[in-house]
Amino acid sequence: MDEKNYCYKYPHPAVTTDCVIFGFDGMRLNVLLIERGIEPYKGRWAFPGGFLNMDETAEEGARRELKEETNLTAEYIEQFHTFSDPDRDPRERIITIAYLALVKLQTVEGGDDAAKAQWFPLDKIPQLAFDHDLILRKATEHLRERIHFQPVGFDLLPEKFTLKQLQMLYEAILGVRFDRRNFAKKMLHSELLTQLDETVWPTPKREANLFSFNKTKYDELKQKGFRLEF
Amino acid sequence: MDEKNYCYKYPHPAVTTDCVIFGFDGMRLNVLLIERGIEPYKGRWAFPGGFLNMDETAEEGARRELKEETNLTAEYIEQFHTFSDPDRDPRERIITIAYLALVKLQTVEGGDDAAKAQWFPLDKIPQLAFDHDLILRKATEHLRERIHFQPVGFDLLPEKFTLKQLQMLYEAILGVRFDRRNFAKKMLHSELLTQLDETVWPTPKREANLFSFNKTKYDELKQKGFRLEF
DNA sequence: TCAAAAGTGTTCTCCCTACACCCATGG
DNA sequence: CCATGGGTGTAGGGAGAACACTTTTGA
Repeated sequence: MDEKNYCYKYPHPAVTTDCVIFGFDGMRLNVLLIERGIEPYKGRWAFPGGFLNMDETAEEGARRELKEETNLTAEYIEQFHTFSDPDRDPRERIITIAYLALVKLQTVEGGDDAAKAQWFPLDKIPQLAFDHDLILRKATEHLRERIHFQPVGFDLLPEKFTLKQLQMLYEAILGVRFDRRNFAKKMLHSELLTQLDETVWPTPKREANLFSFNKTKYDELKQKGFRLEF
Repeated sequence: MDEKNYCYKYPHPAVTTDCVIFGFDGMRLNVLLIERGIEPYKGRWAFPGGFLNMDETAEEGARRELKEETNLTAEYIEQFHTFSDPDRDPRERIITIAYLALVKLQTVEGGDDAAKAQWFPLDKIPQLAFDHDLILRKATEHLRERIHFQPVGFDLLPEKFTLKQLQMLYEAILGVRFDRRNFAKKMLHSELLTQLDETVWPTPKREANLFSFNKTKYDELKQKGFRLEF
């Protein structure tokens, strides 16, 4: 049972995938962490992930682990960096291919493996296992850069959202504040939004228009080559 | 001699690094390729690269291979994607961590291993080994995105260059044409250039001012958060 | 004297920015 | 009636885009 049946002429590192999963709660960016049930780093929080199967691509592996450990479906998934420090895992040399995933946060959480999964706001991250703090830093940087070229923000929002929600998301990702009126003007002018006939009462004060993301228009604009600046 | 001494409980993929090396010849972007001397794909062209040692990070491995196979020193090196298709190498499962390197093209070529190395303009790339055509496509895309945030172009030029050279480089990378006057105005206004007292005769027609990249100013501006748009 | 390359300035337009008022509602 | 949040318009400034003339030199 402890046999080692896979032999090579030269040493091979192990390869895993890890998923940094972002969700937006309406106010802040959150990441989904899983409490490790086994050593090393038992009891610490870590990103969902695991060993890559020999017959799957890294992205397939990342999606599989995401599904197995959190039961979430990602709106968006993208490889962003591979971490290869020889000592990043105490067991053996493990290289991890890290993915960034965006999900609509209201979808349920909780994985098949009964592992404890929990959302943490970005400014209240507990101590993480392995080099996952480094991975998180790289992931947030990457997300920040991404949003300049691609309207990834919409993957973090529900299908229907208010301008205020959209603005708070952009502010959370970029760490800046926008003028309410200018933000609305720019967004509406971009034609990426479809104004719906529906409204909601986000506060007890006054109803607000709902919008949805116009993917058709986005694909059309992307074809022509455009950038949404912030 | 054919023994397999490195054994694991679970199968492990092999891991390599590959370097897509860009150089600029004054007119066009070029990439450095090496002719493979062994099977598989013997005789085809490929990026320099090789197996990762167990005690080095991927970036160290990439730099080592770069040095061994081409004897070049990169001005800039950055990991951009990891390729993991299970069938991308016919020998065994090999995952490759790919790097983008920028060098000043006039530095000599030719590696230690006596392998044939040669610059190819981007529009005259021969048939490549493995999935290296895919890797090249990803690399050029990445370079194009990078240049929006970072003045990486300067790493591709000699220390002293003319505005015309700089413009041709940007045009080559982005695949667009700029108005000569507007390009000069924007570049000079950015304060990233230092005008030197020297001039050259790039053509037999008239002398041109030489410039150098003002790295101090760049770091200063980056601190304050700025973007050079194109 | 002509062709080719380098240097330079102006105008127009558009977008981003700063900023203020009105409306609807619940307490 | 007032506090809160949502919706909308305008004036000013700055940067990019379009565009032309002059100078230098070799042929």
